[in-house]
Amino acid sequence: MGRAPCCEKMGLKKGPWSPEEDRILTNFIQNHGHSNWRALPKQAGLLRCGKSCRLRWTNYLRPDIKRGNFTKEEEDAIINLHELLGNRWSAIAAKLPGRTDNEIKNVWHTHLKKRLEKNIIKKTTASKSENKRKKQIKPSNSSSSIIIDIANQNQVANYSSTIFPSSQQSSSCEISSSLTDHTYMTESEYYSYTGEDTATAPPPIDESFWSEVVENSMTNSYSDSNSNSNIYDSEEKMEEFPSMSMNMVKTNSGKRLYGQCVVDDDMEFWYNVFVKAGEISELPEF
DNA sequence: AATGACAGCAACCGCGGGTTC
DNA sequence: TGAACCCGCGGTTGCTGTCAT
Repeated sequence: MGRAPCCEKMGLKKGPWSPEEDRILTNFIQNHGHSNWRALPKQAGLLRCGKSCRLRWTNYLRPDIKRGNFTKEEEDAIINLHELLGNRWSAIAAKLPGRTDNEIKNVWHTHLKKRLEKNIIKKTTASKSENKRKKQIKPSNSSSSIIIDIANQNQVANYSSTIFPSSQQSSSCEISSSLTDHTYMTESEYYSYTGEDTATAPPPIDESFWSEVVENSMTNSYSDSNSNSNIYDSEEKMEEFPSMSMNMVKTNSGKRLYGQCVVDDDMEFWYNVFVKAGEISELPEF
């Protein structure tokens, strides 16, 4: 079926709105509402198409629109929501009172995307240099796949959602910043480090143990919003950042852990994250 | 002072989903 | 049932202001 043009091309004004047009549109909507955008410009006496009127109203003239620069909190929220929702600007805008989808989209493209890209480059560089350092201390004959976080084994309990971080937290997508804070050792290196003899020391811990610990910690600690851990959402990104994949563990339930990153295969996981975080009372449908 | 590059933002465009008839 | 219509969304464009040369 052919689509009717959104407006008659002839005789309708385009481009920036004049103050007089703004005044007419505002007055009309305040007096009559906007039940029918298509008919509105004709009724209001505007030489604009309905679409243009709707856009002008929703993005600029609406009285509840918040003007001015975005706060740090708002920017963080956008980043985190974008991580979850992708380019669903209207859904993101719905979580930020007074901000429009168009405004958020613009801010994303002009500020936040660049900021994240910078952070990614910074963190990738940091990870690479750290990996280089680790390679130098790692025995060449080590073949164990066990990864032990000796810097802070309790740290695994601090996995948390970055979706709604505290206002002090820097922007997300700081790819596994914890990589620089932890030393991962092989089984033999661990015994060497602790001074324990492999003969007297407790038997090596099964790989699944760590997976389960981390997995349980994940499900128990999403409400903790002070961690710098990160959640990555695709294996392509892991290919993009190979330094992260060295710490990958696949859990029994199919969750993939990258250092302190966790990736899940289904949306139920994300739903649980937000429900447990208690930050979103309702989620948009996917 | 002139001008080119770049950033920011308002507005446009096309598409798809939902509703009505 | 499907055509016609309307609305909202997301990608893109282009104008304007600012900064660097």
